[in-house]
Amino acid sequence: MRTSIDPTSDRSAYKQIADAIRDAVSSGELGPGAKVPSEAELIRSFGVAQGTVRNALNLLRAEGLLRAEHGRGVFVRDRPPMQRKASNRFLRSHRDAGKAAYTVDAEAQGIKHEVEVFKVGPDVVPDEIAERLGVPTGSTVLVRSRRYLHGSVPMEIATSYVPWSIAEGTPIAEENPGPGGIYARIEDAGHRLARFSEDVTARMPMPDESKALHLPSGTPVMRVLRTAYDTDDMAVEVCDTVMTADLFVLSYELPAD
Amino acid sequence: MRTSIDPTSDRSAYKQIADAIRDAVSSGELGPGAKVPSEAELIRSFGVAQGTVRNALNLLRAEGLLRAEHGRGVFVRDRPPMQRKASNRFLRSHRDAGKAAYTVDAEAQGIKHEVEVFKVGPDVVPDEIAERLGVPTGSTVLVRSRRYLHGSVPMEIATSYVPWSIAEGTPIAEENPGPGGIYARIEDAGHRLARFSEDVTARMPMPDESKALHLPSGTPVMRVLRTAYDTDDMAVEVCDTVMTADLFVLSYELPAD
DNA sequence: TAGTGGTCTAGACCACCGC
DNA sequence: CGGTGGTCTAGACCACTAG
Repeated sequence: MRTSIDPTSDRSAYKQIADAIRDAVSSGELGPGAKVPSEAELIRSFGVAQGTVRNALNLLRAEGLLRAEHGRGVFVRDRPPMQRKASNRFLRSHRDAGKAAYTVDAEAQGIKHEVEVFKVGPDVVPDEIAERLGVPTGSTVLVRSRRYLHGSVPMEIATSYVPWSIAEGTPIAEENPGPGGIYARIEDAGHRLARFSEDVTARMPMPDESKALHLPSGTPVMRVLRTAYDTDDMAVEVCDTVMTADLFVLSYELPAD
Repeated sequence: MRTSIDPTSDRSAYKQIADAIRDAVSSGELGPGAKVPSEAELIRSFGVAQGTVRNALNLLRAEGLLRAEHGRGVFVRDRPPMQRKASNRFLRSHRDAGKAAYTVDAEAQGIKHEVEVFKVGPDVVPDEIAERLGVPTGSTVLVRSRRYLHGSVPMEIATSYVPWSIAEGTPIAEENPGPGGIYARIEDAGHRLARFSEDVTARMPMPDESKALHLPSGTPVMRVLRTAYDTDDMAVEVCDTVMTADLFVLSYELPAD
């Protein structure tokens, strides 16, 4: 790894240090999980103050390249194996087999998962959801909020909204809706599902999401806002999912005509 | 806006300052585009050193909440209107009408765009692409690399890979492939397109992407890796697209059975 | 030129980790 | 306990923007 700064360069010292570390990572000199030289070492080898070294390390952490562990050191992030979310995970055949959507993907990859329910019950619908659900703003919907974990690693937080007129008094409003998940129960309630629409965006996490997903800094989230429509083209559910971006790849199949 | 620090709190001073600013934004006290108090003002009102104020501002910039302009001030980021990418943008009917995929989405929203071609020509295939394209690693493919802009705002960079055996001597290898884009020319070459597969991921940008897309810090990118298959289920093209996350929403329609 | 953010230093103290 | 990262200060100088 380079250990000198070019004072004639118009690139600032901390960026030059960041470049040197970044190069060491991409050249393989520092592999995934490897320990980056300590601040003290970098101070010595580059001959700069602590603040300058910290600026460099902070930059690389914001890029998602490094991860710091207080008292242990700074390490090269190792990308975890990604979980695939296939676009066929809502097929009726899976529901008929008693599998909820998350289960379909997780099982396909031999991954065990746990679900942690935050809340299941009626509440006022958020404006953004009301619009998609086609219900009046301020009306009541069933809210199902939960978190999915893989072992102790939080993978995603998901909140479903179902019109109260559909959910009231059905297993949809129960904590455990039974085999096939709530989509199976929505069909039991007489709404045969016809199609789903997913809107995918990505952004940096809100502070609360950062906490709930145990996100290291420099990790964005993907957000999937899914609307389920029945055969009458009525929106029967909206699901708002926020997931750790570097744990998932969303996979979609598109027809050519 | 709060202007005091609770010294008894175990939350560090710079995080408390960041909280105060974040709260002022979410309460509407600081609207989109509003100027955040200058460093000097924050130093005075909170009674801390410059480094502490900078830590707070850097945190909020990494979150994508603020944007700094050297010599002018720090401002609340205003989210630009998003461009929608619909999953029907590859339909043959659009191609028959002479429209390339990017054009379909942009026109649907009344957006003018420019295309800047970086390179069109044969090159060695990257390993990751070779795998998807089903060609030997190290073999030659046609590489089409370009950038899409909306006015002076770079929206996405896209690189297409087509097996050289398909592209050689055809308009696919020309800078301007003609109406309907290269998909129309691939069909002209006898490969009728059957389906597309898109893998969506999100991450923080690489330094070169950051430059090419004029990304402010704290803005992630979405990456779409799309493979086009013909009716013989042969991969005929892979397109690697990296786009500014906060400029797009990817929209997909999924059937229920 | 005054005000702004950007960089850097030298030094201090704290909190966490592992031996 | 020594080594690590995390926070903070006080002060300096630079680079950019706008009047």
